[in-house]
Amino acid sequence: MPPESRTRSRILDVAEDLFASRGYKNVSLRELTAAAEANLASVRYYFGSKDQLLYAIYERYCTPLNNARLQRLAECAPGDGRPPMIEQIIAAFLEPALDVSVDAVGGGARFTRLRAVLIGENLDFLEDLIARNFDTTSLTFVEAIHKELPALGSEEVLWRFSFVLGILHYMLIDPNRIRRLSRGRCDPGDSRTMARFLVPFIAEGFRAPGIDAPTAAVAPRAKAGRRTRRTDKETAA
Amino acid sequence: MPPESRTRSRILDVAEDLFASRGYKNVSLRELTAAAEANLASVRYYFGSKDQLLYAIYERYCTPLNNARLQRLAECAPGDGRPPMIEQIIAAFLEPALDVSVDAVGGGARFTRLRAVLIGENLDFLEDLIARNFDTTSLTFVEAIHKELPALGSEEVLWRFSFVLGILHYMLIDPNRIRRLSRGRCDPGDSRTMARFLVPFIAEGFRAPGIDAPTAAVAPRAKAGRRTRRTDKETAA
DNA sequence: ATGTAATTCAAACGTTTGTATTAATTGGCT
DNA sequence: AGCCAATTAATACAAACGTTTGAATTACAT
Repeated sequence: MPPESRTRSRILDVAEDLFASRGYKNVSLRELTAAAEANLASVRYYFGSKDQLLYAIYERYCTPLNNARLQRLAECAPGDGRPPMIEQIIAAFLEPALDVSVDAVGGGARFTRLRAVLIGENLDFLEDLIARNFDTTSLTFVEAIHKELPALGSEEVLWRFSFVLGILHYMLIDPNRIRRLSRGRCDPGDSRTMARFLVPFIAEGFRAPGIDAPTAAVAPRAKAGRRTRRTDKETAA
Repeated sequence: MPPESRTRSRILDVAEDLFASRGYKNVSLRELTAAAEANLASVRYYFGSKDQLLYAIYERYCTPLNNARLQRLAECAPGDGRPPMIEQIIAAFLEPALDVSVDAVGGGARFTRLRAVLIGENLDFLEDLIARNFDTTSLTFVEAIHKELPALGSEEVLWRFSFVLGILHYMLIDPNRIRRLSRGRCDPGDSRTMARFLVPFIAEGFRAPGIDAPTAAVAPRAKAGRRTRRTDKETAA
């Protein structure tokens, strides 16, 4: 398996692009190699099989993304001029993914969309890969969030974090959907624009009282004066 | 094209099940008809083609779902014993979808998951169908939410509503993912359980101040302030 | 019972798929 | 030049795909 080659990386780029836009099984190796101006057999030569090609694509950007997220998380700190910690943590998780997918600059522009598409395909040989490379760093963020919102049950934090994954997933599958849904009124713009809409919504959602509302619902957050009243209403519903 | 038949509805059920769990292109008609204990040619006989079979599946539950949503929306009203309007509206949108997908009771248990999977497949002949049957009722909900949160820009409401679509989409693709991600600590349970976690998070997210914060946003929002927190909601309700 | 329509069935069609094999070509070394 | 390894190209292959066909079977009128 030769490690470096011009056509190898061309195949990698094209495959990433095609798989991301139309899924894995829906893209044939003939179409793929034709688009990459490579021979049909070159996939086998460089990667061994179509499956292993997908493996190579996946791992090309998965670890860099996770590293970027963890570095951003490490830079989070409370301070006077800065946003609240929750906002910082959420941004640390979202923006690396948005940067690489919404902004069409880097070579990995379509990778995060690829992962989003693959999730829906239920490819048996990918379940482990996604779980391993993804959920470990996710749990790090879950813990960071929970430390900021100790009044929340850990179960509730996990639920809400999975909601965040859902939002991100949906945005990455098709960043332009918001434009169609809004009949052109909303523009996804660049990753900064998207994050500016995402972060306040998510951060405020995290600050909602938990359904198992521990009695300390008054303490951790100032300005939450009427929160207890709303809580009884909700548990009643 | 015969309208009614025992095998026809069996094909419809099995196809809905298989497409939902593994996507459209990944399921062959041979496997499908075998599982439905029908002949290979029966798909052509009853539906014309594989594509038209998917059409039939899609429309079998799309309009009932939208009708249930709109009816629930019509039942929303402010009142002393009831949750705030935003919570009611969010629940009116989410629960019909969760009912039919998470609870494995009705025949359409897997339909909403099917739609979620199909979105990632970029099937050219489905783009219009999804847009037509789905976005119209969505916009009705957007307007209802905006009426409750008039301080928010309409652009911001649309953004946040698309976040809701993302969360729902993600939950429906694989309701059990939360169990794996949480290493077994979270249980999706039934649709009511899920909605109890979803609604507070989303409702509170909607109440976050907009980034274009029209009222009382004197200073630039370096701290992502929540000055106007929920005053808007109280004046509206 | 008989005839007609509705339905099911087995078999095959032509394509396209991923994979495999073998030959042609290229790019450095000595 | 000549040679060897790396790479690309061309072709073949079996399997699986959606589709089509026409006969066999069933259901149901009269």
